[in-house]
Amino acid sequence: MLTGLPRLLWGCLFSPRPQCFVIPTARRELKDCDSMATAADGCIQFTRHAGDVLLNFNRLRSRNILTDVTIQVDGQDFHAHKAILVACSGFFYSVFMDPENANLGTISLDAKVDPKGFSILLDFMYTSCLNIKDSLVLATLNTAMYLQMEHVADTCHRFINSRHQLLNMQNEVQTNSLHLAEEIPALRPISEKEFDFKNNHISTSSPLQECRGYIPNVFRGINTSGSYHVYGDLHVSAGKLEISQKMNTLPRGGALSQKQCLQVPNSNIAHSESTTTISHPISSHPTFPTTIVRPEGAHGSLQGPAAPLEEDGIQHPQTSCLRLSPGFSKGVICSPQSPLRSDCQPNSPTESISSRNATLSLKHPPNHNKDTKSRNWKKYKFIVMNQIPDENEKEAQGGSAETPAMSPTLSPCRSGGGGGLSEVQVDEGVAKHREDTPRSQSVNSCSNSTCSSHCRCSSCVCDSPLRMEMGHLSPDSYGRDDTTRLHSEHSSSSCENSNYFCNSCDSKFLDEDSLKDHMVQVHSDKPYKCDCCQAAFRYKGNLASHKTVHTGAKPYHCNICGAQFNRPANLKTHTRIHSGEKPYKCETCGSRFVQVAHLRAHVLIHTGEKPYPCEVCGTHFRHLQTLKSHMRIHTGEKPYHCENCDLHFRHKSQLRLHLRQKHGAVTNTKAQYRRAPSNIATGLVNPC
DNA sequence: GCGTGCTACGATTGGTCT
DNA sequence: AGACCAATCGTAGCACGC
Repeated sequence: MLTGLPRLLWGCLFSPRPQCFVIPTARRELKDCDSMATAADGCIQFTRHAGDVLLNFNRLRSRNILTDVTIQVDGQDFHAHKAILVACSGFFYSVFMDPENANLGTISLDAKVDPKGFSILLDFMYTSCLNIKDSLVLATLNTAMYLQMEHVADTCHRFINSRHQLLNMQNEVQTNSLHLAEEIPALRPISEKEFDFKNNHISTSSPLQECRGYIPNVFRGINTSGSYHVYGDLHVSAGKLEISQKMNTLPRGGALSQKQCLQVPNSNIAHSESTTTISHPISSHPTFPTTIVRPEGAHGSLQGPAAPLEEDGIQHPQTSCLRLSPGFSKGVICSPQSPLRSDCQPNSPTESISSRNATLSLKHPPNHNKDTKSRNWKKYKFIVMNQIPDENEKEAQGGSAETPAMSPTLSPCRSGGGGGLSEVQVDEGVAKHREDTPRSQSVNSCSNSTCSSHCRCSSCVCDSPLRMEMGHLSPDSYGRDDTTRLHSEHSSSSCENSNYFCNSCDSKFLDEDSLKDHMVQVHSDKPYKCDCCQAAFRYKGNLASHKTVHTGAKPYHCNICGAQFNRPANLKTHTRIHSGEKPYKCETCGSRFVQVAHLRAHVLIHTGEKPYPCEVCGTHFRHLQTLKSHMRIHTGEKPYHCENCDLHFRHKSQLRLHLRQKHGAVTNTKAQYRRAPSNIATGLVNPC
């Protein structure tokens, strides 16, 4: 409750703007001049509340009010609110969430952290606007990596790619190249060899890819087998260091060598009397330490200049944006994934991959089955956590160049595709050049050396379905129909009915299916085929395992319940039912599970993710089975039939309930199943 | 070549909410 | 009653180490 002077001061300070709100029951959206509200059941939604809160925080910061921590960077003091830092940075999250550091008033970052880069990021935290400057973009990038703000790092990387591609394109058209190069000194030194034209990134040292090399794709909240997986290795190659030095835009040599980042001492926290040095989870190497100055008497330092702010020190965080330095026609562009998935919006602290990683690296030694499981988690994250990545996100992830290959306008070989250029508004002249460039020209300019399985037709180039057959693309990575259509159109016009070619033996085929059959039969990398079902396997052992399923042999028996299994691994999993062993623990709620897949499904509850959308009505579901069941609403299917009263039900649980309530049926329970699954499976009476 | 672990997926079940 | 949620269990493809 604010009364009197404090209330007046509050009003003077914040000048709250009128909010729009929504009354869900009325199902009517009210909007003011610049905001849009969406209805949310059960609440009145103030659409600008979040932005205004951040604005107010920024005003507080500009006046040094209620700031509770001072970050010292190369002699400069930056005052901030821990809550903001924690909410935006995995690094600060890891620091302040440690109870030992909760009361820290001053943190001194390593001297190699560029204060200008930090200032930019601090401003971003408070404004949602990232002020990228050519001369500071690498400093910003490295600082973002240091602070574990990978979304910002990605954005910086795209910015770099965009600028470099802009430069290249301008060189191609030989217009204004010198002028642009002068404006982009940071990019000029990159040679063409260093730049991957296919993916439009710096091939040898892409910051994004390097970042993704170290960014742990651990699914938060998961603790498998009681062990932690630490991926705190900053992976900035020596090549990038070299480039950075060439660019001369990393004045403090913030880039890290690959060797420096891999091994972290077991003891990541070393306490001294007055200072605590915490090995940064990313930059855990001697040259990039973080020194935390523990409070000595006074809590925090309030002297020193506040971080520079625009106009009254305030920049309203209403929209996530990039503020670009000269060289782009538009000073402010929307973040590539704005507004639905802004690059400038971090994960929540608890969701932050890097913060999670940071916490782990602070507390646990790093060597825990790192490679294998990290790959697995990455794979999982890609599949589950990014079920429907938007195009921008796909492109931003480097390998995305595969996807647009199926579209004439999105070919990775096109000039201007695949990288950041398509995501930002570039100079009109350059854009026009891109538009005017004939597709054939841009396609044929493909210099992708990895595209070895091109269709022999020169016009197909990267768009050949052969790429899929040879493993360049999986069928799931793009629309197969589009591919077929594209090639068919092309074939009719340019290939003189040449149909489909086998890149290995020059055989010709009339259609894609024939070619596929040929590839599987003749050139398959899975030479071991099942005699019964023609299933192909790469390894002979897997074929043998497969054959045990058509034989039906289940030689592995559970000693407790008699259940039979076809392989020992499955029996081992089964025995956990009896032993009660549940090695996979949810770190959020403590629930434990027998299989890690169960844990993954469970964790979705905490993340709120519902990766299975209904294509008909758009409803999202957390479990595939739920989606399938839901689809029956649209199909009208009611497959479960009560033979007693001729009623049909859409869900089996409904039928079971009906049978119990109306017909007195007794169904097996989980408890019974736990005692004797084999008996239930065979219909025998449970001896228990 | 074999054994093993990891993983995705399907099926099932009981429960809750509207 | 209908719809959905979450947990549980089994199956089998895949990849890798020995």
